[in-house]
Order: sequence, then structure tokens, then C-alpha cells
Amino acid sequence: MNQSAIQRQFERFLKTRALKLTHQRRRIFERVFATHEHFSAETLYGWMRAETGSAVSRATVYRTLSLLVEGEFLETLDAGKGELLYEHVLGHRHHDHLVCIDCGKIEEFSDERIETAQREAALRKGFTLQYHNLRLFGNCAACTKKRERVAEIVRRASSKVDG
Amino acid sequence: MNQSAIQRQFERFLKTRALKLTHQRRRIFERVFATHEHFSAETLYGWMRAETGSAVSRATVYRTLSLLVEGEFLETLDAGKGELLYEHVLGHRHHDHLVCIDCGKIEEFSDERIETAQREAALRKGFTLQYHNLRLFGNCAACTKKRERVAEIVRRASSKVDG
DNA sequence: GTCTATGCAAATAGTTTGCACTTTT
DNA sequence: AAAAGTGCAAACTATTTGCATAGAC
Repeated sequence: MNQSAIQRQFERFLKTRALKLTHQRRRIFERVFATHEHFSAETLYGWMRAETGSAVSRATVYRTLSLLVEGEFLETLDAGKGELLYEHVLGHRHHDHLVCIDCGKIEEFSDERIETAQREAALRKGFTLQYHNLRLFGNCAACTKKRERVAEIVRRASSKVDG
Repeated sequence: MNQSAIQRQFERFLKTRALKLTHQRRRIFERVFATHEHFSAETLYGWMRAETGSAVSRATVYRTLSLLVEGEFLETLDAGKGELLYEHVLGHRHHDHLVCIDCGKIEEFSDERIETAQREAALRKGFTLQYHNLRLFGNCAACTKKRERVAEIVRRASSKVDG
């Protein structure tokens, strides 16, 4: 699915709910699908202010983001930074996230075994599964190395004190 | 591990960090381990006010909860209700959660296949896994039935209109 | 013209923090 | 006595909302 196809889908979505296609909504929509990064509401608001086009207020950014999530054009990700992150779904299969607790780097992964086991767990408990949220927290490769270097320095310093 | 054993563990934890065992901390600690439910900071604060004992302020409740999480006496769970829930770890194996989006009911489950697949995913991406967070959202058995009854009523009503 | 959207600033909600005073060690 | 803890109220942060005005249909 390409950019203009999804744009039409957005217009259809608005129409079915008797919502209006405003300049602000179009601008936000386009900007959101122009990035492949995860971004926060505040980040998006920053982009809107920095780039030219019809002005968009913070309130409208928040309201439009909620709308896009409802319409399943965006998904949210809470990386534990106190603010929600968003990512568009264009061309993205379902996936879960790995979050680096040192630098905030986010990697995506998916595993069919996990999906299956989740469905079974829900079934066992009598739940009708609607959606799920899996986040793995740890240190990315670079930050793991950094941590190892620090640990090495600490080890040498304390052996000096001991010895 | 029984109540008094974990209490001693708490005292040891405080000692190693040169923290003091105050009445407030002891009261909060005991109350938290007296429940097997998930609870929020505000709920705990409510319990503290309702029950007799040395007064505990809201700030101290929050500060002590953070301390207990750091010490790994408690774990947090974000059930998407805008407030964090806590649960103690006494006698609980690691588990993940199923959350009912209608009534808020929480069930626990665990599956070794999920744990394994997570470790593998982290490894593939070069991450050192520290912890993870898996929540399945859906409708519990009771709420699923309720939804089905509502759907049935809607179906009948619309067939009347059509016919 | 009607109904929805926007911008602004104020409100919200859960949580955190600065500071003067109290308690534990 | 020294160091840490507490309570209070104010601060904080991300997000939401009320309301008057502007814009899409």
C-alpha cells in the first residue's frame, strides 16, 4: 500500500464518521507517514512548528493522534519514558519491541511462537483476546559494551584498593 | 518464604543502604504483604487512612512504594488505567497479565515458551535482556458473555427495522 | 447555514519535590 | 549529634477539556 492509497483510506475513514478533512489533519497525516521513526506527540508538534504549512496547535496534534490511533493508522508504544510514542502501520506487520534502557533505542521483532502461546493463554483463562503489548527492556549491543567497559574500570580500581 | 522472613529481608535491605526503619515504612510494608490483590498508590493510601496506626502521608506512600520496587519486594503493572498497580512478589513466580478492558479484572499466566522466545529475540538483536513486560488485553469470560448478549439485542432490533 | 474543528489557556491526574521539622541510629 | 525520613503544599508533566471563533461541508 502506497502513500496515496492510505491517504484515500484516511479520507474514507473521516467520511464514515462525518469528520472533516481540515488542513491540520492533512498536514499531520502526511507528516506522520513521512517518518519511519517512533515519535512522541511533543516531537510531532515540534516538527509542525519547524516546518512550513498551516499552523497546528498542540491540542490539535493530540486530538489528531488519538483519531489516527482509533482509525488504526497509528499504534502507540509506551517505552517507559513518561510519554507515549507513536508509529504508523503502513507496511509494518505486527511486531513487538525491544527497548534499550540506557539510550532509548528501539528494535522491533516478532515471533509466531509468542503469538500462539498468547492465544492459548487467553483461551485457558476464558478471555477474548483483543490486543496485546509486549516490551523487552535491556541494553542494546552498544550500551552493553559500554557497561562492560565501566565494570572493568571498577574492577581494576577496587583491586588496587584491596591489594 | 513466610511473612517474618521477608520482613527480615526488608530490614537487611534497609541496612545495606543505610536507610531507617520508620513506623511508616514498617506499616506500609506489612499492609502491602497482607494483600494478594493488585493495588494502586492511592488505594494503599486509602487503606492507611482507614486503618489505625501511625499516620502516613501520601508522599511517604509514594516514596516507600518506589523503595519497595527498587528492592524487588514489589513489582509494577500498568493496566492502562492511568495509574500504576503494584503487587508483591512473596510466593509469586514470574508471570504475565491478562487484563479485561471492560471490568478491569486481572488474571495471571505464564508460559515457558514465551520466556524462551523472548530470550532468543533479545539475543538475535544483540540486547542484554533485563526484564520484560507482557500484557494481554481483552474481555474476561463474564464480560465476553455480556458483550454477546448486547450484540444479540442489537441484531434483533435491526432485523425489526429492516423487516 | 449547520455542524464540526481549532486554538488558547486553564484544568486534570498521578506522581514528585523543596523545605522545615521530626525521628531513627 | 548526625543522617535520614516525614508531611505539607506546591510543582511537574503529559495530556485533556471548555469555550469562543473559524472553517469544512
